[in-house]
Amino acid sequence: MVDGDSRQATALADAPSTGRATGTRGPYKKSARTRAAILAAATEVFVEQGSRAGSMREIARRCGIDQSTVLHHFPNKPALLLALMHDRDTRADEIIGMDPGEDVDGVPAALLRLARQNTQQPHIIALYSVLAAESVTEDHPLEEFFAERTVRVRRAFEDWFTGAAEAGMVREGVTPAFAATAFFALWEGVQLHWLIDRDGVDVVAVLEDFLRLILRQDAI
Amino acid sequence: MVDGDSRQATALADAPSTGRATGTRGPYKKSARTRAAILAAATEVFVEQGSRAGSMREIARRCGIDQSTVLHHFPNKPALLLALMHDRDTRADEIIGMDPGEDVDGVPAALLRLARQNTQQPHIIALYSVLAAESVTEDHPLEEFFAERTVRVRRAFEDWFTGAAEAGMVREGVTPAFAATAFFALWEGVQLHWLIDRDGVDVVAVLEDFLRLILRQDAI
DNA sequence: GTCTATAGCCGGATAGAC
DNA sequence: GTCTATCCGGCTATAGAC
Repeated sequence: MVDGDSRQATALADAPSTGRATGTRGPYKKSARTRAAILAAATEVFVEQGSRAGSMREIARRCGIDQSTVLHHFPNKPALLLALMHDRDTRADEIIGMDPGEDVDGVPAALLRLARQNTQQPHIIALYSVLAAESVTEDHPLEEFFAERTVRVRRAFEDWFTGAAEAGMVREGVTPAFAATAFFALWEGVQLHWLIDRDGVDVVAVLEDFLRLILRQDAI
Repeated sequence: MVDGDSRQATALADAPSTGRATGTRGPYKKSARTRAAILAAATEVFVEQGSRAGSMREIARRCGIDQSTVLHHFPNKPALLLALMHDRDTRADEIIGMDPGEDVDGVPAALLRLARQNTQQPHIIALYSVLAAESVTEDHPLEEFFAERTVRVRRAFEDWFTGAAEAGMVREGVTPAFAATAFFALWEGVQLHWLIDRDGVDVVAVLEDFLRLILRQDAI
């Protein structure tokens, strides 16, 4: 695929800085490049087809390598899926990074910015939506991952809303527990509906309206 | 499987009332029974494994029949999936049935009742959650079905909220469009989170709190 | 209406050459 | 590190006997 090739080329660009002829690090760098290419192609494939229908063979095809080479870098399919999610999670945590103590006022704006960015990269939304729903089916390799992630993110939201409530930012009668659970579920629910009907839903507008509803007027 | 067998027995139980030896209706009744058994088993299988991993063979196994017999009743896999969804949709529409004109006050209570019933039959929630998310992947047989269903249900909610607003039941500043989009998305989102973490989320409580937030005090 | 048999394809994983 | 070759299994769908 076109996209896969370009990504692979990008990963290749920042690789061989030391041009030693018999450098012992050479193989490691090539390995890292191939690994990155596989992860990029895997994102594509699993977004388009889900993790059950998406195959190691198809991922290999898009990297221009053989299926057995993919299995050389990741011992099996579940391992590849987990590596992919942890890879994405690292970046997501950087963006979300909600410290309840500092910069409290900026959090709602930051969340809306993140939601806005997401709608410009639908594959990220699709990846999580498809795999999260899949993960509730039997013996799914990502069952534990999404169970842990769901409670962790919800707790992070609740921590922030608790701090916001103490700062007088939350409307009277709205509990931090409700605000966190509802905001998180609304976010993922509206993203799924947006994937199904892109013209009928405005993700950012809905989240913004909801925040206006549960926060005091001047808090957003 | 144990469950599948019991269902088949149930479907068989209420069948042969007229014991004619050469009745021309006999085959039809048997066909209807088998068809019902297939639909029941298909619900199980697709809930547990999703529509891509769930196979016609596994459905046949749970009915105690051969895979080719399933294909005798449903010409192919997409046809079975569609028949299954329309079967379920008929019942859902009966329960939801929101006529904006009559019995306006009872609608919120009815919706919460439906949500409460759903949590007692998790497989119905799982079926829609898994298949809806799957439907955004490429060439999915239910892509059209969920696209149509999503806009139809959202519109039904919006119609009701419009009537409720005219009746003075909706809090000031809350538009019917936002209320409908958010309530629908919140419902499906919180159901998914409940599937992932059953102890951490109370579906009915969240929906009830949300309705209290967007409706006037005495409207619920 | 249901079965057996089979075609034809695609999947994950392994062995071993280079 | 990457490939070819291969094993073994699962899947949908069809053909044809009963």
